[in-house]
Amino acid sequence: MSDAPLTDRGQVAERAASSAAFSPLYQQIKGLLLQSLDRGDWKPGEAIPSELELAARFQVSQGTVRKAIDELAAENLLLRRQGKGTFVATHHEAKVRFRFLRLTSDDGKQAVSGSQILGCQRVKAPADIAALLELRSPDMAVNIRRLLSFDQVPTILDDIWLPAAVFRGLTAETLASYKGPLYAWFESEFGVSMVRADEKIRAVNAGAEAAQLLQVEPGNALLQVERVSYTYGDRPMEVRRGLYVTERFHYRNSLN
Amino acid sequence: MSDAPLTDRGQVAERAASSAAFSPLYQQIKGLLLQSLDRGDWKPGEAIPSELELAARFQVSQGTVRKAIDELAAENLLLRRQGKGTFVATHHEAKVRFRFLRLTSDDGKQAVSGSQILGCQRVKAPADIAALLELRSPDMAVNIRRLLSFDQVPTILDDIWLPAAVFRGLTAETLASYKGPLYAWFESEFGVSMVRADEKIRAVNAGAEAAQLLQVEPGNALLQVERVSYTYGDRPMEVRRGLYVTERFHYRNSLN
DNA sequence: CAGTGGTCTAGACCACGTG
DNA sequence: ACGTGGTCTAGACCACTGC
Repeated sequence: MSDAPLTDRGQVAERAASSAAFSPLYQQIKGLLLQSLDRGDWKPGEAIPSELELAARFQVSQGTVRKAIDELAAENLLLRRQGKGTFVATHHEAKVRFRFLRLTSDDGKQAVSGSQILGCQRVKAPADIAALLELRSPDMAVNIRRLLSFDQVPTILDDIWLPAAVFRGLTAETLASYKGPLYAWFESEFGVSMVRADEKIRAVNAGAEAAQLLQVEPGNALLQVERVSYTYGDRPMEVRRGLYVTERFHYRNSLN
Repeated sequence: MSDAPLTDRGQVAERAASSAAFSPLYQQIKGLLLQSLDRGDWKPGEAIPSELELAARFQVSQGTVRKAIDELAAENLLLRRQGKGTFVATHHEAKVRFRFLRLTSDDGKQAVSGSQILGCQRVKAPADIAALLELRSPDMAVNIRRLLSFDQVPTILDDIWLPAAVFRGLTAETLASYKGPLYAWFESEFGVSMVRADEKIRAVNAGAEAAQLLQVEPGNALLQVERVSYTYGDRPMEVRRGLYVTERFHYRNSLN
């Protein structure tokens, strides 16, 4: 079977080694690559095997592998670099950060100047959080509250929920000792790669506590962003509720 | 030159008929297709010539045309339909609307129930609007104000600015007589296809006038969305400032 | 049935990065 | 010089649409 002439192979399916569904060959290859990414065969930042090697491994042409990789690159799971290879996307890069941090200074230039941890504890997941994280009701969750400042000005108040079963060893101490983007930390410390997120945005009036922490008047309009982040395979791994001060900052978006 | 054997053609450039820069052949083809779209050679909703015909016309292989079309389809300028052909994207479709209307009911189901025109006049473009529309300061602009309702509830207050030179014949009357999405009307009536938009989002407290029109308390938090929409060639064609009531609706976004 | 886009292959050559 | 991804071609066949 696997030695049949290539030109009149007739049906496409069942060439690739393992499982995978029907559909185009390159989709099956894409599925296999996704499995490898999910399993951690190749770590974030590392190069995956070359197109020719993958083609040999899967017994398909380079063009077919190429199309599979093209799609994964378009989804920002892989990163192609001509002459060097194809790499697993990582949050340990400036570029990637701005895909997930959409709040921008009105005058263009800024950077996070500080992150203050307000709290970090393991609690039984509330019903709404459990539903979003696809947990069973009695499961535990890690709840982090923090305050981000831009140019020393408190700007983002985050309330973050994570499945405790996955984020073992996450404590206030280990968290406080880490500097840099949370998602980069999740990646290297817990093997969780955030790949995609959905956000729901509203405007709300600041309550007493938020107003105090963000140093605005109670009742001031704040941007509320509820985010659910997903790893490979669309598995939700984080729920984040943020309150943004949008006096000198705005949430930028592009509609294509 | 144009009859040289294809296999050792050596350099890529200068094969396609007219101008276009260097770079890959398929990028040049893409440029030519964009010109045709911009010129209106093919109208929104119409089919463009088949891949084979375009390949013959440009003296390249079908694969090269294919790659050019792939990119245009990825940018939502073209729409491929297997077995039928490739079509110019149009706002006269349900799908496309939701690319630009990101406000969604919390319970998923809703539709615009009404659009009330509050004003429509030609005025000298204010400096900030002129800058965004890339007009010279003395140029005229059309200013439309309208109120959109969802399920009979006033929800969006829009302040829209258009370059008057392009939107000739746009009056309160012609505007009022049209039902349906504005962008669909712009397309068929003024030959302006909106292809892309950038948005800046903030939370603001409702002023007296907005509060009255949107039937909320003054000071209530509203979502403010400032949008600049572009046609082919990244030419800005609309500035829109919207105030959204986000009590039972939210702005949805996906981060990839 | 003919025509369209969709998939797959094989092979040549280019452009880039590194040793 | 070599290996990587990037471009281009040519040709076969599949899948869908509509006459």
